[in-house]
Amino acid sequence: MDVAHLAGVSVAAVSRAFTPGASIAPATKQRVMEAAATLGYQPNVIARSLIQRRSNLVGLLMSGWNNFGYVDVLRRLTERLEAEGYEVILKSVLEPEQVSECVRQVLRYQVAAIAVVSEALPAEITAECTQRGVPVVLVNRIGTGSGNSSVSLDGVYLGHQIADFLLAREHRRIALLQGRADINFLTDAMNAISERVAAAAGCEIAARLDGVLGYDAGRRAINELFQQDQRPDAVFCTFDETAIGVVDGARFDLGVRVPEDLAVIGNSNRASAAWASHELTSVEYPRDEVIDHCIRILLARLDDPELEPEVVLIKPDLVIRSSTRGKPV
Amino acid sequence: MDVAHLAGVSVAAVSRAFTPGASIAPATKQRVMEAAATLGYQPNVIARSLIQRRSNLVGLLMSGWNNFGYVDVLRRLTERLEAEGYEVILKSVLEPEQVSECVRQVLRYQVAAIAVVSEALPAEITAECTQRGVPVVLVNRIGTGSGNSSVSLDGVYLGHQIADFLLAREHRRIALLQGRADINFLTDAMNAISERVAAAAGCEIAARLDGVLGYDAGRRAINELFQQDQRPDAVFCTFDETAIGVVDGARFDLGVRVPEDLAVIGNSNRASAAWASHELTSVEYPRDEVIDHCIRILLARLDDPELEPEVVLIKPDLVIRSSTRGKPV
DNA sequence: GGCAAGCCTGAATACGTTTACAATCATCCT
DNA sequence: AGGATGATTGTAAACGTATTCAGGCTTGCC
Repeated sequence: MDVAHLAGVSVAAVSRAFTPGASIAPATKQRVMEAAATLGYQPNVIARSLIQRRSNLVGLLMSGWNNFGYVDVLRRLTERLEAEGYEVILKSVLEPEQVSECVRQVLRYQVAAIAVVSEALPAEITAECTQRGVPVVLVNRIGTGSGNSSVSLDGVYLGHQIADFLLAREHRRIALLQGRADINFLTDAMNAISERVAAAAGCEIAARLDGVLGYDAGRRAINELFQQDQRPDAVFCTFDETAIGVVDGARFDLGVRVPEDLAVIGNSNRASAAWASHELTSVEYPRDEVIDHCIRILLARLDDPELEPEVVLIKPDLVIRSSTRGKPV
Repeated sequence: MDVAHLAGVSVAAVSRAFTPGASIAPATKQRVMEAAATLGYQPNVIARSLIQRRSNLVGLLMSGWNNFGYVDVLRRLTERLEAEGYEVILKSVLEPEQVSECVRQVLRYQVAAIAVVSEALPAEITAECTQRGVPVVLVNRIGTGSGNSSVSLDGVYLGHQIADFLLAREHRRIALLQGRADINFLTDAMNAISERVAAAAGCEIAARLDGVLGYDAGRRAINELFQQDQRPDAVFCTFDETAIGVVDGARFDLGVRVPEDLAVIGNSNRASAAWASHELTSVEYPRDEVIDHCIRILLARLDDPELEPEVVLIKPDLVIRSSTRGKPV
């Protein structure tokens, strides 16, 4: 190598100069560093990974980009991993069927670990990762029974929180607008709400729709519900944008007052939920906590590959604002 | 290698089996593939990169994550690069001073190209990339004179559009709220507005503030402007969130009507700008066009490293909604 | 049958590191 | 002085793949 030649040392010395804690004389190290600087040399991490049979890369598979404020999750996850000395290989998962192919792709880069946001993993892929000793963590998917670690929210708890909140305020006809059916903790939440509402005297689920995702969809949905005389007096949406669409639909299209005539609850507490124009009651999405668990789970398994999968369920809080009535009646 | 042994062939044959277009008999290829499948073998891209002296990785450096709807830029850029056979190595640039270090980090991975979103590059780093033949493209920074290709918006054009729009509607006291001073095309836009407004009889810039970024900041800013009797009759904000904060501040805190008493214009036309609650006039951020240019510039230079840097300036359109008065008077 | 022309294949080398091992050297102690 | 100790250093062998080269095989043609 040129640097070794210019510094008048062996390649091994160059390697040691760039390896923290290696046995090298300060003077030699400096000579190497100067030679490297004049030649614009950067160590080839690729070659290092090859011989160490493991890279400092972590595969990050993203799906459902626009949900839950995943930008922040992506950003923080990246920053935390960088702080731990890893680099992120980012992949966008377009279709659920592609997730296996994506995992295989990043495995080819000898990634040290894999994080999957908003997708589940087929069993055979989980097996391949396990066999190679590559730890995997799923975010916003529950890994129970799949052999994967996961960090998600407690859907049943969430459902009970919402049902109790609405029932305590004497709402009797509750509509549920779900965005994506494949986010299992949200389905859990929907079911939990349904059960508890059905058990309350005089209360019912006015409607339960799937595939209602985004502002326009929410606005359209509330219009349709009111046209069909299935008028609910409360709506829970699995995404804030949908909920805001519902509020605007009620106010601007139907002349229905929020929260007097219709209570609206969103989910994930995006920044826009706090805006004065909507003051949307929502469910806090504990991004920091989710990320902390992710990092902890991955690092622990990089340290000890034999650890069992860990399933974390976080209990989220309701953030109460004025799109719902103030006090329990 | 195990796979070669199981298939009863040489390692070279395995390599050829996984190299599209290589000279290998169909039967042999199939035997190799079957052996690979049973062993769960994936080719080691790291080793391939080593020998080919170039990886299929592209460094993607992100800054200002929450501005301009960069999520979509990040996502689409990733997807386009994947479609071209590249993988993305993502880095978060926390401070402008870190950008050099980030570039060096990704260079160690022998990246084929680098895209930098929302940061400029110091000259010496540009030189290092050029020397290595690694093409670079800056997004939302103008590369003129720096030796970098770049894709950005035409700030002067943008400024003139806005100034002309407001002046034609007889606004006379215009306030400018800038988020980050380091986005050079926005500074260009601000200057262009100032010039043109100053040149118009009876018109003036009522205020020009920097560091006003986000909903809360916008809401606070409009309150302060009105308290200090620097009342503007029109505000241009460099970010939609800020503009929405201004609208809400005007309506809910000051009782000022939008657009009758105060016209508000945002920038980058996020989804929330279209919501019925605000109907914010904004500047379209041409994401697809920006990304198309990025990809085109990088691919062209991967093909021919000798190409000169190219500076693209896109002229953005105004999206007119009801946070500004309808017709020119 | 003999020959040329292709197609496949394996052996060997290279890619830029890390690391075990051995060798060198200075230092210090007895 | 002589040996032991420890710090530094170089040598050489890996890591898993791509690729050149030469040789073996098949095929088709005269």
